[in-house]
Amino acid sequence: MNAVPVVTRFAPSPTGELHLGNVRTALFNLLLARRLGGRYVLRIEDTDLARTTEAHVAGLLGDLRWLGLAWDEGPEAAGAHGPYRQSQRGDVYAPLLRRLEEQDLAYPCFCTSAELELSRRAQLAAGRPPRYAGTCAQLDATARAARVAAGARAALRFRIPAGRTLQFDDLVHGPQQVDAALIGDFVIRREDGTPAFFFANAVDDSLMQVTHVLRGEDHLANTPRQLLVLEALGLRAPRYGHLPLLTGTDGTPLSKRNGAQSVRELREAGFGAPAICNLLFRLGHSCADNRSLAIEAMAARFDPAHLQRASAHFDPVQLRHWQGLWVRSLSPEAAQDWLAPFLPTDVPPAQRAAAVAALLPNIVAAGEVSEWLPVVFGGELRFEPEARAAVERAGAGFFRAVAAAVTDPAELPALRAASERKGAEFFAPLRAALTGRMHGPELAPLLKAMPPALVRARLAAWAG
RNA sequence: GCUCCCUUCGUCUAGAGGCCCAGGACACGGCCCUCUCAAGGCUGGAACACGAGUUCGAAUCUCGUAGGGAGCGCCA
Repeated sequence: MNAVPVVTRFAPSPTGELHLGNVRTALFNLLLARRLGGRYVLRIEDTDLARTTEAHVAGLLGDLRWLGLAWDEGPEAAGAHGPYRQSQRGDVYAPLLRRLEEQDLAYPCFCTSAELELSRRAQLAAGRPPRYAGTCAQLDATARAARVAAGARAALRFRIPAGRTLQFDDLVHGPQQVDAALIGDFVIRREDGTPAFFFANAVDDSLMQVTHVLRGEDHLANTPRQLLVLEALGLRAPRYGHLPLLTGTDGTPLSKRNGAQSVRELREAGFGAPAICNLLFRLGHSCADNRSLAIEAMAARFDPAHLQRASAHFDPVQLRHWQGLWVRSLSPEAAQDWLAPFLPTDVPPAQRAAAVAALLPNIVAAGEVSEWLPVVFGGELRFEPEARAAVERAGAGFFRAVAAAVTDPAELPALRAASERKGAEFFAPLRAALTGRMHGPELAPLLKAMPPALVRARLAAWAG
């Protein structure tokens, strides 16, 4: 029935580090493409020359790849509709802009930002929407020529047609209707010649054959502008779906203040890409399956009908949950790779493996291993008061008896039996002496990971 | 100010007129398991923003109120 192949896209602006809100948008577009058997395009919207940096572009691509959200078409994966960076698409935009101007569907605007700001303030003060006043809308050719001759530079403004009502069917919000009279003429080419968002974004989607766009709800009210631009150019518009915004735990937009971290920060803290994606998959989208899912499994369960309309709180506690599921699913080898950056480098492989095996069940974020490093590899133990008390209660005799044989964890049960102590009475002081704490990983694997000399020294310290 | 969007347990959500005195997950409490913690199993408390209407019947439809958010940029 629908012969047009599905194409979705993610079109970030490389003006900062990748944040969770953007990641979710990318994820959903990728999932939608996979679900519908289509392609997923990445386009870099770097028209804001001042704020775009190459470091941000590189970071963006790296973060997306690390997350497992690779694109079918885009930078470093060229397809038929490139280039995929708006800064390189000037030749694509120029004729379209010229056409709009020639047909008087757009006009040069000589207003300065100071004038515009003044006008905006005046309208706001008068209790009216701050729209472009139309100062340059009726300038004739002579007047324009005079301004240009006088050295004035112009932006290009799109002329809103009179008496239009725009209708579109939003993928998540359903039918929408907007009176075009409510929209002011807007800039489609800046004074410096770069294309503005409403224009470039809409045009590129169409030119790149994008059929479905999932994007932030902040774009909902502006969608009619893009529809108008595409209509004027005779280009086909994609279907838009506006995702509810992601907020922090306090309900305000995600920011450093409410615990939002960039992808880079999360990665460096040892969070896994699957944990991040699984959480995001359920923020604004419902899924009956509570297991940690791979991208393909998410795609199979992704359904635009299950998209939420209300904004969602990002909760670090829930991130920990998905992280825990992921960590527990790790193979021994994968766990070692994951923890490697957080472990000392000068440790024999066998001991490393033993340490990871012992600590893994008690670790959620990778950074948490650091507090166990002194325990396992040697170093000053910080005794909890309770642990000290437990050790002292057990007495020197206990440690003398136990010191001889503990190097072989397999003998722990026999030793315990010989000590004629109940489980807790035997293990608690042992654990306390070895780790300085009352809680932690199981003792047998812990002992396997600790150098025998370290074990002996820690027990001997209490043997009198 | 104007326009638009939104509103189910603390949080993420199920729910598209009777299946719901509202189900699941996270978090929290209890119990079990267990050398402790974690994990796991069982279990408990916890929500339809408010008010009118429509209907035999409303979390679900309509209107209004309140609250939250977004847009109105030569940012994207």
